[in-house]
Amino acid sequence: MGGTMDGTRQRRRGDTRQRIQDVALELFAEQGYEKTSLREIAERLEVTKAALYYHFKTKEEILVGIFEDLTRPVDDLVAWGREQPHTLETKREILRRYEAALSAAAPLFRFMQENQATVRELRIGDSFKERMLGLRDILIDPEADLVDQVRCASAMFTLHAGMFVLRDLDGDPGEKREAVLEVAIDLVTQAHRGTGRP
Amino acid sequence: MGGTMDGTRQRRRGDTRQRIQDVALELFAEQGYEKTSLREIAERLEVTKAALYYHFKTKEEILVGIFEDLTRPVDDLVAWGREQPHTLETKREILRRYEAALSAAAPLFRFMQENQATVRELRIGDSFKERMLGLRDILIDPEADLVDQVRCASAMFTLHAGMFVLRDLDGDPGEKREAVLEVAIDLVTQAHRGTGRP
Amino acid sequence: MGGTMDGTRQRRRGDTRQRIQDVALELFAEQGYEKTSLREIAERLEVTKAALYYHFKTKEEILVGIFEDLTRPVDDLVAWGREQPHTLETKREILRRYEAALSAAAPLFRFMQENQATVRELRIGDSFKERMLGLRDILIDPEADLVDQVRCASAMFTLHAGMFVLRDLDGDPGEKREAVLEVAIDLVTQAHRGTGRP
Amino acid sequence: MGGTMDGTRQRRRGDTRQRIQDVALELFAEQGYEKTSLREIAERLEVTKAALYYHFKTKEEILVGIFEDLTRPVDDLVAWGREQPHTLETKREILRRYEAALSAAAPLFRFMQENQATVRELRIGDSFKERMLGLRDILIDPEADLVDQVRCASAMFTLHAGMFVLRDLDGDPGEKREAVLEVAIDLVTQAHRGTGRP
DNA sequence: CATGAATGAGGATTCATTCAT
DNA sequence: TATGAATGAATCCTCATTCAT
Repeated sequence: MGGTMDGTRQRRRGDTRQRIQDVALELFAEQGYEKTSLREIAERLEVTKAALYYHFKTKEEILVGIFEDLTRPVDDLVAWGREQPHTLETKREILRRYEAALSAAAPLFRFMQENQATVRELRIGDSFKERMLGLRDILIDPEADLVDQVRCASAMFTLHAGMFVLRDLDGDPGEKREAVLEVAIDLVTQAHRGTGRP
Repeated sequence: MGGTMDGTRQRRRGDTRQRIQDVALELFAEQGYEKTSLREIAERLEVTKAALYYHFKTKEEILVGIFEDLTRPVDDLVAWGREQPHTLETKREILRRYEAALSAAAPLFRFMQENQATVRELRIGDSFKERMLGLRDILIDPEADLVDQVRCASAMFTLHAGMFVLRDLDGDPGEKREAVLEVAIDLVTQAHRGTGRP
Repeated sequence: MGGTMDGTRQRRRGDTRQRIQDVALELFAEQGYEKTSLREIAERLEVTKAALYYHFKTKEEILVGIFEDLTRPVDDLVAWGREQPHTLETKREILRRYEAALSAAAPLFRFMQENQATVRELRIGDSFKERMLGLRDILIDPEADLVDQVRCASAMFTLHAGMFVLRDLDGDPGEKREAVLEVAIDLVTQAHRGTGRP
Repeated sequence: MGGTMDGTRQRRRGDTRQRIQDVALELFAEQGYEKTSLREIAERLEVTKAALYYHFKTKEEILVGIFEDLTRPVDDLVAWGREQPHTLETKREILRRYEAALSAAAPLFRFMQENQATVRELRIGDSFKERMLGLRDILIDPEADLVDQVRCASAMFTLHAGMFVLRDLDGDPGEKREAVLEVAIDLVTQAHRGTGRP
């Protein structure tokens, strides 16, 4: 049952908590939150279900842990954004950084996107919505033309969906990312035309 | 326990199947597919779980039924689109009609969007993906610039997400729909600039 | 697995709910509430655990059901007592009837006595306490001498404990019941001496 | 996290065993034995569950420890009683001393009373029953009238139940204790009338 | 058309206990 | 003296599904 003296066991010491989160995220992203059972997670880690409970109080807490660890960059981004002037360049920079954050934690964000109904009921649902609204408030100017507001929202959707839906489009991943970002930036830029702002 | 002679019961005769689908969709959209139990559906209809099984072979079949009933328009749209020349005007028309189809069956599409992980594992997952790819093939020109391909994809995301995410933006629903459609059409139009096509 | 054509199975139809309560009470009284698992109850009935849940929403509800069925007489007794004048004869009659009620549902009351800590946390705890206080208010005169108040309380304890603790004293059960009742009545009678009341 | 140099931690050294027992008894009495988990005890003491196992071999042993420490007086009482002549005065003295013992270890006896079903299955169940029978043999004369035997038993019930049930009766605790004792002694005294004994 | 009764599989969670350090 | 990490067995409960009536 699992390596004995070859280091496998050794290295497992102390990092079990992390390993649980890794495996859990993998399975959550693959099959969805509800369809992933703690039994499955435990089996893949070659530990017992009870071991999971040593590290996390509930199934939900496992997800919360992952979420908190991985979304800090977005948190910081929102905080940073709030303090910047709402110029076009700020918005572009927001999109660039946001794209980077999404890419860095792609599995989590894929999970969030594909399990919205579930996430909404969970503790993280609110935190997440708040972040989204934070970004929205920075990107969208409430006094702009409605169509331009939609353009900015659309820039976000593009980033979100682009990450995952474009996987089955062929082409170099790096190039695709760049293309997605370009379209998003373009949308925000167009939204700024006509306003007399910088 | 349900009216007797006042018509409530009467009208219920024969349309139970439909009523099941209505309630099911309502709950699926509200709470997600997995978190909605047959018990819940049955209770809300004031029938027994067994009654559901008289009308549908499995829980999944309930969803399949809803899906088939409500996505025929999209099916037809794809079929129609395939026979049209891939001109810009065709694409615009596709977007217009697609937007209309989404609006007409908003709860279902909201459900599909928020339960992607679940839907993927279900029988309807494939049908749905096929339709999506059908639309994509019409909207996206594989020989176009990558950025322009993304623009077309983005037009679809905008339609999808715009439907639901914009609900908490204030403004007249009709106007919002129009704005969303305009942005989508705009994206497709931009994607056509530069190509020497009509 | 249980008789097939000999009537055992037949008779089981329809009375499963009652059979669950019977077996449950038996086990609750024997081993305590917490130490009795639903698995055990189900096994003894040769049904599945899930069958129990068809008839009762929770483990606690099984007990609630038993309790409600079996304590109605005490309920009625309290109601009756409240409308009587607080004379000595009323009190004697209360004790007589209470003793009868306890005997009629001996296993339940034994259970209640031996699982007070558990019962207190359960939904029935309050109902039960209320009944007890109801009886107390009838039996105990708050203006009487403290010692006489204790005498009346003691009459109740005697009835309660007498039922069960005296099981291992030898002698005819009927005679023992009578003796217990006599002591209880005696206590109440003594408590009345000295008061100028009837 | 627990004082460091202020004496709190200091004083804790060495008396952990006692502190475990104190907290355990508190919780056992409050919630019952089964519903009190070692986790809970450990948490309240700000130690780990494993620490409990350093001091006690099992959960049951914690209770055994408490029991042995606190019931020695009753033990002694029984031993003393056995060597006395079975006179009325002896019985009165037994009741007086027993009442004192119960009061001194009220939480434990409250626990025993409210968790009879549990205690019966535990190792201490037998020891306890033995003590009770010891007292009974001293108080009850097997050749006496059945009613008088019940009177003596009732004296014990009164002491037991009086301790706890009378808590919500108002009045000075000291006076209540005296009243309870008086009733108990009275019962035993009455049981002696008619016998030609001293 | 629909129900009442039941099942089998599986869910998350909790517990007392162990043991190397 | 204690802890950190883990286990195995059990818990209550829920679910989709079945079938005789």
